[in-house]
Amino acid sequence: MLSRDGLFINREAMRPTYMPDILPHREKEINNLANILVPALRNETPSNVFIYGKTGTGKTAVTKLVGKELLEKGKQINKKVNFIYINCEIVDTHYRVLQNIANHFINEWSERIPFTGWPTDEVYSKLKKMMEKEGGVIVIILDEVDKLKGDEALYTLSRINTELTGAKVSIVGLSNDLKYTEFLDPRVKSSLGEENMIFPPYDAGELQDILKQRVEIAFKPDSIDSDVVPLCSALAAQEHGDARRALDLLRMSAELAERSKSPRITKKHVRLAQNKIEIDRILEVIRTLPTQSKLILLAILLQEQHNKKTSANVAITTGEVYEIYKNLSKKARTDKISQRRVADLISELDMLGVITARVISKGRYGRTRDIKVSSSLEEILDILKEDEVFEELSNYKVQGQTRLL
DNA sequence: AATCCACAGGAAGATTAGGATA
DNA sequence: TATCCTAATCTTCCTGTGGATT
Repeated sequence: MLSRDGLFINREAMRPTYMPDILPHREKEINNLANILVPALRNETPSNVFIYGKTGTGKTAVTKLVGKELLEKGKQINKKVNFIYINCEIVDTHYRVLQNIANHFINEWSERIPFTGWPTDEVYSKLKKMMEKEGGVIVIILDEVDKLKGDEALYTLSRINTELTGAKVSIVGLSNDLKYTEFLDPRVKSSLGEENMIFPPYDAGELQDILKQRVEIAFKPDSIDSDVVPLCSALAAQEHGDARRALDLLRMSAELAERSKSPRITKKHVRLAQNKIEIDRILEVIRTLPTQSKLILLAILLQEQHNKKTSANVAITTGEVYEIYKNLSKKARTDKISQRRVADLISELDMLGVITARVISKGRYGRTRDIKVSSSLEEILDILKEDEVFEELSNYKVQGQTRLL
């Protein structure tokens, strides 16, 4: 496998973490943001900025790019600029945000702030001291701010300027939730919302340009059919114009092509990749399902398997599922849920795309849901078996079948 | 046209998890 | 650590209903 030459020159270029120097179709946004932040190079405090945009619209990439250039320029003209990037999905509490910022200024004279133990205001005053010592302008990027728990962190940061003399802080918040600020403390809202930017989703054409750029870096010349890039972009554009999706799709296609020893990436591989991504998504969803939902899903699977064996092509109904579910939960010794609730969970599974559940009427014989499993039984069963609750059930399968027979 | 099945799905109240607060 | 609070989950009880059968 190692010696076989593949299609890639630079696999990294297809990964979402890869940061190209040029971001197609984001020139306007880059300029805007640069304009807002450029006072930092004149030792003035830039306005705080809030940036909205769906996932994969380039928020993070644009901010990081502008930040990088800001740093470089600052070095050139000898102005002190700090640029701190924090992902609030990982660093999600008041304390940890302050701690993270403070640890950015670590050097020989300062002690590191432990990840737990100190009172929050202690960290805060330490942080202030560090900032005073550092001086200059400090730009703090808070990616995924909406994941932040509570708004004390934002409040603290927004008023930190009033307590600093030697340094200046400016905050850039990134969020994919347009309504996020509505729920914020009004004081925070007004101080952070000085400037607002909205990143629109990419359309198919723009996605194409992005993909083309990466294709040139990532793949050997002539290893990709000309209609592959348009197809990937079109598919991704249908789904919210997410550039990350488009890249994932293309990368997966390439990997599938490589695995099948094909010399070129073709439309066929894109279709396969799309399929695989969808299945992976569903399996991931199933893996993180709550136990009750898993039990219900298992009940559906067992019934479907049974139906297949007896080649009876009848619809699975809510009532049947509930009967099997009751038995399963008795075996697994989990507490059981009312039929009403099970009905809700079934429609939830439907919304997640794991099963399809259509409401049908069987006339005299009532109204129910027609339940089908959307992808392969075995793969789902394998995932379900990972749950420890199902160990109890490993032999139930047989009994369940016989009961049904 | 009337009937009636087997459940859908709404409303309201009870219970619970887990995070905030004292 | 105990207690309080809130949002999510779940139950109970309910009314509504598409269409095969009568």
